[in-house]
Amino acid sequence: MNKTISDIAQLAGVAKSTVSRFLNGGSVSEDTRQKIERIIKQYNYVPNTFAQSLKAKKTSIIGTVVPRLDSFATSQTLIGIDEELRSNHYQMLIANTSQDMQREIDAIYDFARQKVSGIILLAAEVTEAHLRAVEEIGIPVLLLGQQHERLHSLVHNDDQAGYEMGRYVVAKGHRQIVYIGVTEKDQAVGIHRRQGFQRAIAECGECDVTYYETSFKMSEATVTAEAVLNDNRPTMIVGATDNIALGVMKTAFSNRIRIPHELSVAGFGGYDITEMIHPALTTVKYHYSQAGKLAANHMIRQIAGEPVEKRTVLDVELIPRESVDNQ
Amino acid sequence: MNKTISDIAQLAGVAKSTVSRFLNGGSVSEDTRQKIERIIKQYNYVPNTFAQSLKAKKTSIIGTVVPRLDSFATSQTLIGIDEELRSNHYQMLIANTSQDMQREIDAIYDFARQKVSGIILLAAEVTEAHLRAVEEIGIPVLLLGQQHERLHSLVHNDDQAGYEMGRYVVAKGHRQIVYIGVTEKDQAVGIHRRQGFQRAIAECGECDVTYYETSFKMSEATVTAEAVLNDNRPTMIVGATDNIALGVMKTAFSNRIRIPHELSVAGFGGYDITEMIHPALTTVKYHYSQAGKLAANHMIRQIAGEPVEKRTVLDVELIPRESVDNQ
DNA sequence: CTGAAAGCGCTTACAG
DNA sequence: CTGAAAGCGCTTACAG
Repeated sequence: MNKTISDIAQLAGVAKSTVSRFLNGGSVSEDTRQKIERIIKQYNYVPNTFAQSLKAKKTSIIGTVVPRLDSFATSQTLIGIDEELRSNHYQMLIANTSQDMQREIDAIYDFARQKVSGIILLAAEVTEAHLRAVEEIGIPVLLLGQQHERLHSLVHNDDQAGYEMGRYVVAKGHRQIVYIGVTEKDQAVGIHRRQGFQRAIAECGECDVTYYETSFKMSEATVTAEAVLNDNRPTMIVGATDNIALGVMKTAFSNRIRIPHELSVAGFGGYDITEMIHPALTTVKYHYSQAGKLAANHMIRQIAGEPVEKRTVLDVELIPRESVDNQ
Repeated sequence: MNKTISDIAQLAGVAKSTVSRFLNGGSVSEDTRQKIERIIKQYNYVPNTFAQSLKAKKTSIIGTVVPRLDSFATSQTLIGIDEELRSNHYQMLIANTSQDMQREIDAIYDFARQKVSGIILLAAEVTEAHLRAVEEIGIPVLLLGQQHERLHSLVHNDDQAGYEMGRYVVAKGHRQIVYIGVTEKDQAVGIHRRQGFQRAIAECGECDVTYYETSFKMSEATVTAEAVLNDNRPTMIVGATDNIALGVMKTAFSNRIRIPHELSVAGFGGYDITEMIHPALTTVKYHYSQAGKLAANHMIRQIAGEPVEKRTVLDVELIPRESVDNQ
């Protein structure tokens, strides 16, 4: 049913190598061009991808490894990657690892075996196993959201994010502050974001911050927040992500603590939902979809053999809203 | 660098057809099995997917067409599909169409060209062009979230969802009601969900409902809600999705209308966020990830030639929370 | 500009 | 149980 290049060649009365040349933009005479074009149109011929890949030993596919699918950050990033890839005739293949690091490693090898042209890796943590995989496969890999000296990477300016938030909180007059962070294994969020914040606090002099650690889940954040409010009576709680901040708000509500009058709350991310809720959440906006686009763009350029910055940093943007009050 | 089946055959001292047979579970003598196994282990041999697919003319890939990536429903559904597929050694390929119908059609043909074994289609609207594409490609297609007599489908019980919500609203004493729905082109949400609701209202006798239409975007829902509150002073607004309900809440907050005391609000979907906000949103929970799993399961069975129900309906579940008050 | 031939890495009858 | 051969649908030097 599906025509092959031989069929087309025969129908057009030329050799299949000629058809192939035509297909790949090689030079053919005006005359044969027309003949071939007509037949291809007529039979709606499309080349078999496998046969092409088998010869070429590569594909127009970029693999993307994501830790989870149900997160605002991931969705937006994927949308950006997909758009940029699509407009450059690349395809995006997604491997979801459900936060399972072994699956992350497996995904890298799987992609290699499928001969993807490049891999964009959204990993929370970069281990030796990751590095080894990347080296073994010999395919361009771009780390997105984290950085590592041995890898090409594109990151959001987490230090700036933390710092701006810190400055803002201090300027609003808060002195008793709680910062609910995440594991240091996630360097971007767990370390850089927090360190930026700490730097601003250090400049304050009279500010007092207590640090807690929780996971990325809203539900766990509510539990941590409960503990915080038992220990402590801060005027301000900063969550290392919007989800954490949302969890804090939830806990405040259930304890009848009014936001922002009795407690100010802020987060990081700039998720859409943060401006829909009441009070609207003060946050630092990350440009996820732009990051995705840029990542795809770098990857394409790298594949084409063009020089690409080893490390790119994207600016972030503080968005003051209703959830932080003057103190 | 990468070994081929010929290399392995040579190293093991057998013919490549023997290696192939071994690889595909054909019978080989204990002796050769050991030899081959050793070499494969030693060189970490993995068969080339393209060569396999070129011969087999098919793959272990299921294509999934989604209208958007940044929606709770889509994410959860994809997670379900992915899990089920993975545990059956299938891979999921995602095509995001950004709500562009032409891209939906294109995606179907693209998938066919890549010889996916099946396609799971999450479309809001099924047109003649969709049906034609499905017939032309001759690959199993499963419609998820919508139904159509000419296609295999798996749907949530939208009628039940609407009906239960209607009953609940009536039972809570509401008589002046606004229902903000979506286009009828989306039969599941635009028609069935609303009709279930209408049925419950009709049983009420003394209830008055005004219908409005908006899009799936939260931001547009806020605008529609603004219009609603200008026209009308309902005691209850039901949004056809949680996002719409969230938009309504946003508008109520900005107009200093207290929920639920002055206005009750409810939605459909059961998004995670609905229980984090304050007041927590009354909604009907849809089992998206289970739907994804089931869809993948049906697809796999259909590919295996097993008989599969033409149409499957998943139950939904009303979750009363704080956003609806007695009237 | 054009065509015959070899080859990409696998699988599948077919003999033995 | 095992192997030689043909073929899947393309591309790529190489001649002409």
